[in-house]
Amino acid sequence: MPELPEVETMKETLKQKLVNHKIVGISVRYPNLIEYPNSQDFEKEIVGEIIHNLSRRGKWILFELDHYYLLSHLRMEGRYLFRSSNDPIQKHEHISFLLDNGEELRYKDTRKFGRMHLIEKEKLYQQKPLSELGLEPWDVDAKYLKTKLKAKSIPIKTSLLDQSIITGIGNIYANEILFLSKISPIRKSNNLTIKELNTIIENTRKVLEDAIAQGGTTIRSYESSEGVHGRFQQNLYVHGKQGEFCSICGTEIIKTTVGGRGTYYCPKCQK
DNA sequence: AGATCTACCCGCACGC
DNA sequence: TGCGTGCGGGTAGATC
Repeated sequence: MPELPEVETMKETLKQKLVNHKIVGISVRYPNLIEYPNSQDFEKEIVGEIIHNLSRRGKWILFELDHYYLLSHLRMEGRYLFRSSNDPIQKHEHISFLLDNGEELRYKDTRKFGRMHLIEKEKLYQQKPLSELGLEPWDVDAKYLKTKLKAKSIPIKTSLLDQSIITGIGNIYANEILFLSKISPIRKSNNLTIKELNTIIENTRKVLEDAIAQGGTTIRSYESSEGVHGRFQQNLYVHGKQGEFCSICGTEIIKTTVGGRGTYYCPKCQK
């Protein structure tokens, strides 16, 4: 389940192997993964493009090509693998990018939730999806958050997951950030003080930076593009721990639903 | 009109 | 063994 740290790790790994290589062929076996443009145009336009660089915005990986950016969102289970082009296509390998060195970059996604866009370079931030994104966690300050949240009566956890405010926080880390901040996930967004918002910002950076330093933390089947497994959920305090006891006060961790998402918290520590 | 909620896309894991 | 259900990021469309 890639969140920002896993995406960052994956991007860095891919960068080593892809920069300065040309895409000489492509096969899209599940067209619904291509969100924009239609998959025929996508295939036609991407062949012949050279990969100049890779970067990340929120949970999107950006492949900088000659005329376009290829944007890839892994959603729940997306990942990239390198195979020799004569290796048989295995289950859930939905897209193949044939490279000029004979290797094949394959996009694998068991649940087919991932999405790709091919965006003209000059329209990168004028067009969805990047036009909708808020700030990276490292660019956010309390004043910005206060402004964004002042008209929002929805739970703070829902706001943390809103990619148009801060981009890159997923459900696992939202639970962890609020635990470390000692703030209840169901507090109204517009009722938080500047001090509390600062605490949230600090903990957001801490949680994400720690996870990046570990090469990604995840619940299930993360592996980097070279097949290296991330360290598994070793630093989680509350996510997935209903029925276990708070490491600070010993109270039982509660699971509930907030904004349709599984939410875990300590009812005593988090006010 | 703007804020918020709901359904949808998917396949797997899990519990009965 | 089989069936039903929950999960979850982002967004389109419905509803408040």
